[in-house]
Amino acid sequence: MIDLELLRNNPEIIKEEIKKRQMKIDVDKDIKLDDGRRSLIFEIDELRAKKNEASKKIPKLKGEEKNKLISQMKNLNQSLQILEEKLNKVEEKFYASLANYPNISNSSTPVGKDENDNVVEYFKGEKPEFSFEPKNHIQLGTRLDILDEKRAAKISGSRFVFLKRDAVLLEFALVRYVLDLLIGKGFILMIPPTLVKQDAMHGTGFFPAEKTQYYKTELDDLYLIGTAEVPLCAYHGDEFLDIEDLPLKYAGFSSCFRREAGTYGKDMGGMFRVHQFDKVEMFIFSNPRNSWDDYEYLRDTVEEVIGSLGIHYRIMNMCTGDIGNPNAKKYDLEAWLPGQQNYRELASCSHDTDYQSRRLNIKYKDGKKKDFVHTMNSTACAVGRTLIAIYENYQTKEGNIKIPEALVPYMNGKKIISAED
RNA sequence: GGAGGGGUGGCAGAGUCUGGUUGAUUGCGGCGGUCUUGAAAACCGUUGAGGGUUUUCCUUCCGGGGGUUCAAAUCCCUCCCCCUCCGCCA
Repeated sequence: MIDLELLRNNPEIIKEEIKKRQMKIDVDKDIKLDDGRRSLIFEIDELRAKKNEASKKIPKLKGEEKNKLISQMKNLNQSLQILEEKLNKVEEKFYASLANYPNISNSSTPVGKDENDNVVEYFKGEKPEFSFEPKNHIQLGTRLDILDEKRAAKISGSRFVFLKRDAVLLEFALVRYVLDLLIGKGFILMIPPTLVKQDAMHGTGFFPAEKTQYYKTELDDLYLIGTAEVPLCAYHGDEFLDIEDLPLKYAGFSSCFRREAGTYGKDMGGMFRVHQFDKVEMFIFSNPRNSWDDYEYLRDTVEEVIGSLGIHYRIMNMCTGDIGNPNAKKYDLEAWLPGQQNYRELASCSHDTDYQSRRLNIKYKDGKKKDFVHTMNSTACAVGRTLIAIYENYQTKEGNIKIPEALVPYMNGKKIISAED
């Protein structure tokens, strides 16, 4: 949700933003809707004031006078009803249109059309060198019998996998490692519901969306989350947060479900792009005054997670044409995958300013001042993709997989996954 | 799934039967003040959120939605949520 004051006073800023994002929205039409809406509210309020006044008089009156006023009020109610119906229609239109408005991007977000205009900020770590042709994670996982996509396809269709044997232990090791790291930084741990109501999807900016974009349960109007961002953000919906508690940092572990509509043929096979995966997601409620510092801290944190696993990556500053509606800014962390000889998205770190907090009504009080908090989120560890990065970066000539040093204690001292086990 | 009870301002808790200066008594908490070297206690005052207008007022909100009525926290319908008991169950 955008600020209505901005729409009224600086519509050119919004129009400019829409252009930057390659979107098409008729802003002037919505300004007219808002004007109409406000004059209706004014008329309605006046009638209601009359009505309230009469309601105080009526019990004191008697006989003819009383009946006269009552019948006057009956008439007034008819005009009131007509106006209210009008207002309802206008508001419905107005807010439905407003729901499609993007956030205002930060000045540091590069303006661009699509993913080709994203900007490489910097590289971290070293590409591993192999004296042999590195395998991809599917070859490695299948050989070691820790990944089974064929049977997953039999049971559930394409884009599902079974994690098996040491892959399961490695997932839990990874998750526990990451949780420990985040506990140390004061994050509050969560396991949120993975089924949520429409309001939560809408409030976080995932709705409105095409029906093909998400999973929905048949009987209960509940939606499967694509990320823990949704329940973590909606967690404080309709609340005032104590300014002393900001920044309020959560880390949520959940399964994530994505239909991946429109990606047919892309990244087929393996577990890079699957309908279901597990993820530790960080979510921060922030004081707007410090939120851009908190955001860099958030980026530092995901870099620490991936960096400490010894994976080479680069940080991308995503352009206006490639960030989501709620995002004012977004970094992607792209890890080097030797099996693909390419950098691929492992994590995503977004600053949504007050876009979500407006929709979900999450505020803080600073003395007498009331304002919306800022929200931001970042992947801490998308387990499937991180496993891919580990498999491919830590493979040996024989096709075994070494365990990253940081995870060894979490694997009961095990240092390598090999076929001989 | 069956039976019953309940959702009121930051919290607790009246008001609902018997509709009308009740946006709502009271207590706690919060804020301001008096007192005090300071604090506590005591006392006094103040204290919900949204919208429109704009500094003055108006309006909406007692779980959500709908209805009855000149008038609804209060009556009716419906949905949601919570609690207790029974059944079932990881």
